Amino acid sequence: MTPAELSESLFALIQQLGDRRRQSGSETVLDLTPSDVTLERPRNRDHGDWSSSIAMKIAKPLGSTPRDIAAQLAEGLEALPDVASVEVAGPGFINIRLEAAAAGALARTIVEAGPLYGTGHIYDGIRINLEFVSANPTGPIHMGGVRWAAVGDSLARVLKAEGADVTREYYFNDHGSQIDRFARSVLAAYLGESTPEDGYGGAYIGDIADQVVAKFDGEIGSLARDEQQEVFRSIGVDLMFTEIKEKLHGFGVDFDVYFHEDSLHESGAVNRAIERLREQGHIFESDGAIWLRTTTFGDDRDRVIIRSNGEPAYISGDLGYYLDKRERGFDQNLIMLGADHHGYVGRMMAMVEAFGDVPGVNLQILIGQMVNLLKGGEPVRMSKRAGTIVTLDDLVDAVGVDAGRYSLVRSSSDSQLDIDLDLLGKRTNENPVFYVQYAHARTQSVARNAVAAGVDRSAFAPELLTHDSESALLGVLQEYPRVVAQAAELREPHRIARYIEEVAGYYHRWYDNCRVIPLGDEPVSDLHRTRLWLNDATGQVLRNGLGLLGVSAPERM
RNA sequence: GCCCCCGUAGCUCAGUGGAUAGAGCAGCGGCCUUCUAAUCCGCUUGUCGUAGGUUCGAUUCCUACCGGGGGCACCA
Repeated sequence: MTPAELSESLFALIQQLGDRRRQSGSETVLDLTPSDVTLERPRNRDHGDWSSSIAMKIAKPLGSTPRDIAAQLAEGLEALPDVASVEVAGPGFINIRLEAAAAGALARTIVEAGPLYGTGHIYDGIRINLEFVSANPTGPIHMGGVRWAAVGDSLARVLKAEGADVTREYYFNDHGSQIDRFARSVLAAYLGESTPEDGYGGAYIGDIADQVVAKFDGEIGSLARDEQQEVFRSIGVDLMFTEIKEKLHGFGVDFDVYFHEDSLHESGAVNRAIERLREQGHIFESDGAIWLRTTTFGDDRDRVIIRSNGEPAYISGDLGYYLDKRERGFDQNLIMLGADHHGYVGRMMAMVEAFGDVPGVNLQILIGQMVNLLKGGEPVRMSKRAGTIVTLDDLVDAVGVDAGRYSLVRSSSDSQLDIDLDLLGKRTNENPVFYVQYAHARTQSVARNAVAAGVDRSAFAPELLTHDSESALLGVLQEYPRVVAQAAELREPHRIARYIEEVAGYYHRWYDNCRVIPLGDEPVSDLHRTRLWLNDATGQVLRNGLGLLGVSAPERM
C-alpha cells in the first residue's frame, strides 16, 4: 500500500464522517480535497510508519474534539488489509503502522522500476527554458558562476525527472561596453601597454593575446589600431566561448543552446521588441533617450532602453531575448541569477507584464546568494579586473568534479556559501559526498558477493523484513518520489542531496544489523534473498539521486 | 532611505504549521580472524537573533526592531 492509497482511504473515511453527520441533521461544511489529507513520516519511529494530523484540522467543522475524530478514523483505518495497527496520540495524531509485507513490497517495486523510480509527471508536456551561468565571456568561469552551473544543471535534471521538456540555455553577453573593455585590455597586453584603467588585468589576458596572435591569419602588427582591437575582440571572445564551453563540459554541464546577445541586435529582435512595446503604449522619450515605462507594472523607476547617444542599454537585449524565448514557445522561462543581480527582478517582471504575460509564471527568476571565498579564515575578494579570481579549474583541481559539484549543490541557494581555499585541498573526506558514494559502492559490493555466495533474487518474501532497521530503511526509500517532486516544484535540488545522505545513513545502519549473505555454514534462506532485493533497491535510489545531482555512483571505492 | 537573502549546537548547515528541533565536522569513549572500519555504537552541547501578533499548535506565517551579506546608472 502506497502512501497515496493510504491517504485516499483516509479521505474516504473523512467523507463518511461528514455524511453521517449531515444525515443526523447537522449543518456540516467540509471543504476538503484529497490533497489536503496528507500523511507524514514521523521523525520518531515510535510513532509508526505514517502519521496524520488531519483530525486536528477537521475537528471544528465536524463539531467534535480532535481525539474523538481521530479515534473514529483510526477504527476505519484499522480495518484496511495492509494496516497492522493504528493509534491515537497526543492532541489527536493518528499513527499508522503497516504490515511488514505491505511496507516491504516497496523493495521489489523499486528494483523493477529501476532508473524510473522517483520520476513523476508534474511537468509532463511542459516546455521549460532554464537559463543559468551566463557568465560574461571576458574571462574564465569563476566560483560565482560555478555554483549556478552545479545547481542549474541539477535543477534541469530534476525538472526532467518530473516530465518537463527542458532546454538548458546559456546567454552570452557579447555586446556592449564590457566587451570593448575586454578587447582594449587584450590589445594593451599585446602592445606591452599597461592595463587600461577600466580594463581587465588578470594574467589570462596576456595568454589570450598570445593565442589570438597565433590564431590570426595575417600580420596583426601591420593593421591600424582600431582594426587590431577588432581582431582581438572577435577572436578573443571566441576563445573565451570555447574555453567556457570546454570547462563546463568537463564539469558535466552541457547546454542545449548558447545564445549570443549580439545576434539579437543583428537580427532586429531588439527593435521588434521595442516596436511591440511601443504599440502597447509603454514606450516614451525623454532627455533624448527612449524609455520603457516599467513603473506601470510596479518597478521603482522607469528604464532607459536606448541611450541618448543611440546605443542600446543593457535591458534592450533582455527585451529582445525574452521575446525570442517567447516565440520559441516555452511555457515557463527560468533564469538563475546571483544576488548581485536581484535588482533586475523588478524591471524584468515589469517587462514580462508589458508584453502581456504573467510574471512569476511565464518568467521566474531564481536568485541565489553569493559564494564567499576564504583563505585561512580571511575573506578573499574576487575581481576579474584585479586578476584575483578562483576558477572552475581551481575547484576541480582541488577536490575533483564529484566533490566539487556536491559541495555546491548541497546547500540552499538562499544561503551564502563559504568556501575556504585552504580547506578545499586538505579535508576532502569531510565532504558528505563520500558518505553517500561509499554507501552506493557498498550496495554494489554486497550484490557482487551475494552472487558468489549463492544468494539471488529468486524469492521475495517481504513479510520477513521485520527488523527495525529494515522498516526504517524502507520508510525512507518510500519518500524518494515526494522528495524529487518537492525539489522540482520549489526549484531546490539541494533537497535531493540531503535526502540521499539520509538514505545512506539508514543503509549503513541496516548493513550493520542485517546480513544479506549467510554467516559461516548458515544456509541461504528466503530472508537473505529478500534482503538482496532491499540492498539492490537502496543502491538504485542512491544511484538515481546521485544522477540528479550529476555526481557519479561508483561501483567500488 | 528603499529592495532581496541570511541569523538554529563550538564550526558548517538541514528543517516552507505538528509530537521530545536534527545531521555532518570538531571533542570524549567503544566495535574489525565473518557481506568494504570512508562504516557502525555510546556520551556531550540549544534564550531556533529580540519583541509582539495570527493559530488548537510557530524554528516555520505576519509586523517591528537588532546583527551580517548583497543591490539600488543613459555600466553590463
